[in-house]
Amino acid sequence: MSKRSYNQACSLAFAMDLIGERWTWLIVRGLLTGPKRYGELLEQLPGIGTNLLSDRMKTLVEHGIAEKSGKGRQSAYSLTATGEELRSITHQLIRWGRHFDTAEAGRESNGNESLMSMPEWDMLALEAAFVAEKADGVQAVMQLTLSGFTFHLVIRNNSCRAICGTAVEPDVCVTTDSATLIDIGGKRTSLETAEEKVKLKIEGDRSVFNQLFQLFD
Amino acid sequence: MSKRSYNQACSLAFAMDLIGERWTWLIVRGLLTGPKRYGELLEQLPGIGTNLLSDRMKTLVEHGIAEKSGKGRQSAYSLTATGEELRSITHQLIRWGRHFDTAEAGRESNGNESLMSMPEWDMLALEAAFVAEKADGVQAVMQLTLSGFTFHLVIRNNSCRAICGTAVEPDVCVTTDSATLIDIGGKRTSLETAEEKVKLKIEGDRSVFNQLFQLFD
DNA sequence: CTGCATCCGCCTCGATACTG
DNA sequence: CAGTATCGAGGCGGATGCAG
Repeated sequence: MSKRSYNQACSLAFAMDLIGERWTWLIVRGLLTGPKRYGELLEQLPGIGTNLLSDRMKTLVEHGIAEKSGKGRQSAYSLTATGEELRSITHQLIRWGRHFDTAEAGRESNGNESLMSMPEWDMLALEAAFVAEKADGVQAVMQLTLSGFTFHLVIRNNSCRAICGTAVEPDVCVTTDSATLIDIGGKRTSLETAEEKVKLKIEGDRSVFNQLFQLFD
Repeated sequence: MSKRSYNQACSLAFAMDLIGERWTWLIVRGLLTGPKRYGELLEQLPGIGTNLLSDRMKTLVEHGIAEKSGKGRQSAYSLTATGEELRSITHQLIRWGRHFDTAEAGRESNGNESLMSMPEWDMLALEAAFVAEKADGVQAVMQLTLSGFTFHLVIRNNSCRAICGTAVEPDVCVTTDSATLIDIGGKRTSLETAEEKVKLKIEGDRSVFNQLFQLFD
């Protein structure tokens, strides 16, 4: 009954009252890659209770962070303008979180761990890794297929936006998997090595790819 | 024994595993205004259990976000470089949280609520409200005293940093209280009205104050 | 079949008491 | 002052049930 609140006259406390609860920011992560149905959100949140997701969605809608599009069977949740404002903050938090993924990857290689992984999370990781300052005048569309999941990056006006599904006219298409992408991003594998091992395939304008590749870190 | 983790190969999940737990980001908020002793942190976190603060500090230290300076009686916690990286993110989150403080203020005016308030939180709120783009060439120090608590803002190089204690050579000194400051920031009270009601006092270079006042929103 | 509501065991949290 | 120990209450996680 009683929502647990910090009860502090502080904007940070207000923010944490809403998105600081367990799972909530990861729900927002799901919505940042496009509108999602209830069940689709569940898939991205292994371990969450169905009642908890329901509760969280209620408070997100109630506070104008998310909204329901359809009414009946085809209903889906999407972010409001206020919710969308969390995108850049989330990008920075993802960049900050990278301080720790090497440690976690180490834990993983210790063999005691099987972290779940989803291509949609890489969409946001790529948005976060995009360095806007390097992209002056660059305008291109790159389509990615990770472990069978396809999306594309739209790069223009010094911004990068990842969108689910295939692109209409991609300049270049890349096929690989999450692990390889992360290894390349973490400089543990070179692009060339990945291609040799047939872990990564590039189709389309290769020069565009090389240019775009430089825009991420 | 078992830390509750999302167990996801996602940098956002890594971040939330660390600072997404209850109270943790507010602990960081405390450290963002300077090193703090254990008891000082407790004061800023009404309702937290002492064991919980202890646990949180352990994980923050363990993951290189905070560190202990002294050993015995005079020990204090401060942020590491990794922890300090949360400053700008926290600023943005504070700005985002302002979407909701009007609603909460409304709840407050409904009379059913007494939100706790601390001047140190206003320090960060001011840092967050600072608009770097407006501050080209501005270099000044403004000392604030809110309800008896004194700190000062150092503005230079398009940045604003709030520091506890009195300033050495402040250009202007302001004396007021949190509520008045927030009302002025929220445009509910004008500067002139506040001065007339003797809720706010300005000493020193008034033109500097007027200039600096424009840098915040 | 999707979108939840209900129920229950468990673990975290919050408060108090206690120790170096 | 800086934590540790303990314990009741409640949010969380998982399974199940039900309605549109």
